[in-house]
Amino acid sequence: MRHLYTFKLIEAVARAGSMRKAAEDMNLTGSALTRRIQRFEQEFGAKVFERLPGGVRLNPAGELLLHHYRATLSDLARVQGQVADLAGVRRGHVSIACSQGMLPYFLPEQIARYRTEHPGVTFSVNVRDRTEAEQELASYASDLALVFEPVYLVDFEVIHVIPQEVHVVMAADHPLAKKKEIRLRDCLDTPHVAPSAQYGVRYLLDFAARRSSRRVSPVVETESFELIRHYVLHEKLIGFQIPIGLKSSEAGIVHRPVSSRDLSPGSLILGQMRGRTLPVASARFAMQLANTLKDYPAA
Amino acid sequence: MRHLYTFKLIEAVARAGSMRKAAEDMNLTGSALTRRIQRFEQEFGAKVFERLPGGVRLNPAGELLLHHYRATLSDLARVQGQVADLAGVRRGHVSIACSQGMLPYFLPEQIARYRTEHPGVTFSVNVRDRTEAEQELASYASDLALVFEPVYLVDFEVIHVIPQEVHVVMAADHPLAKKKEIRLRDCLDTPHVAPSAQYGVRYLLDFAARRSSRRVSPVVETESFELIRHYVLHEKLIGFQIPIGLKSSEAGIVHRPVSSRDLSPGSLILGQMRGRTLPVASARFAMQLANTLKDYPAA
DNA sequence: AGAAAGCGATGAATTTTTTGCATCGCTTTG
DNA sequence: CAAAGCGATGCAAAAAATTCATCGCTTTCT
Repeated sequence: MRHLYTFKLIEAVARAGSMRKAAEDMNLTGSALTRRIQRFEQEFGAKVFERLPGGVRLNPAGELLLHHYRATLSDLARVQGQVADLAGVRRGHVSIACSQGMLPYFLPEQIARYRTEHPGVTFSVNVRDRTEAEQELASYASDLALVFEPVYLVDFEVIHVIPQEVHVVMAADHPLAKKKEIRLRDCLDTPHVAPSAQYGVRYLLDFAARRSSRRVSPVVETESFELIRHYVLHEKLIGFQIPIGLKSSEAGIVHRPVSSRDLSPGSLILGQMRGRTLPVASARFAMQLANTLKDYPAA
Repeated sequence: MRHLYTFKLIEAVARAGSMRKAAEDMNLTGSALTRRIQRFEQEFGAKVFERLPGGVRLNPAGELLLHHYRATLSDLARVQGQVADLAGVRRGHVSIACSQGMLPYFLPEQIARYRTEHPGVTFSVNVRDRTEAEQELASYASDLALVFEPVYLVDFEVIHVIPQEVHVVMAADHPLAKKKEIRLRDCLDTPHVAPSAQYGVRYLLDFAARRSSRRVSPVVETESFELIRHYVLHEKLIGFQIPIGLKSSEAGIVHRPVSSRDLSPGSLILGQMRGRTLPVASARFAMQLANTLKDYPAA
């Protein structure tokens, strides 16, 4: 929308850290950009950027302003969505930040299901760890977040929660696969692959291990759950994942819960930014997710 | 702010019901206005006005858009307030919708107190009955509402509540003035002046009277509490008001509570629009009001 | 019934605003 | 100590918004 062009420029300048660079990014001259921003600052009644030797940086007023811009943009998108809805068109866009566990099975299925009903709706899916996901909401970069064990932040409003036990993932012929559930000490005694520290699964493991004066000491430590899932096929060891990221039928791989005596379930949380009115499409998708999760096997 | 000019024009057109009239109001040609709105509608992706023979009217999309504009405007004002705050200037504007009872003593005192600390802050005070006050918040026309016995609506968020008993107002030499408190039946047996039906005081009176199969039958029925307060000096009868609108020392006038056996206290409520972040000045003023009310004689 | 007035829309001309170019003064970097 | 990069600014060119003069239409007054 053209009336927000100046804000868009301001955002570009903030990102580039320099007016000339931003100008190039936005396909205009440094001169034009400088003036636009000067004019705006005059009208706004306060400087938006600190002028440093070598570039510019948002000052606190600018931060506030940028936040206003993002909120405005988001609200406008919501209005446009509702208007399209009025016209019976049903289009829109849903952006979602999620943990890796949602990628292989859960989200593809959910998105596909939503899109059969509303083919006009497009999606963007961003993988973010539990800290990043919350910032993502706060900056209006994503409408929804679906994360395991988020670090509760002020701006996070919970839409739905389900418990998820940590599961052990291994090759079907692994000795531990015979058991129904697996004790934590057995996990720690067996060679294992574990996600790195920023992930909720690892956080729960570390916490539980510390309780029994043990330590998680992975053979391979990785940021990729996909790697974990595939690695257990190549070496006789175990990995960890939550059930929503697993399928019973995946070839050669089985998973068993870690005994709840050793490890209490974590929370998989669907949330949005506190107080925000979501665009129609996102709100509906959130409702679908909440409904699906409600009946989800706690497994 | 210039980037919202088109919205301002749209609002003017919606108000005037005609592009040419709105154009005159805003000091430009009908032609220019028509074009601006056409351009905007094209960019927005939907018509904003219904074209009728003899003028235009907002369509549902337009209503939504106008609401977005008002929300944006309000948020921008908040940002500007915060920025001014950053600069140590402390200016801003507080708009408040209130019941009549706040006008004679309470609000003047509160506003004056606030302005001694922050002389840069300006106020607008609108008198609204309890139904109107809530609409006023929803359309961003006022930041705060201070009303007696509001008809709870969805968008109303309570900041603070205090109970207020209904008091009888009369000349100092009225026979009933000798009592500490006054029974409802004595009120109804005496000639009385009462506020009209839309007011909370009357609502409570009607409700209580009905309980004892009596009726409020005023000699004078009025929308003005000021008239009530002054009328009791001219004829030997009684009026009603809540204590916040009264002073013990007003010349020739006394007030006594209606017995709480007959009439339970009503609620005086300070509120804002649900979920909205108020501008700094309004938020602070609301805090001052809440603090004052907290220690207010329930009397 | 017919004329007048009011409405929104549009083409062409004009005014205003925005942008680009050239260049300044300044600071950092190699 | 020169080169490169930064934001700011005067002036000319380009783009956008506004006005003026009309059109076609509907309602209202005579």
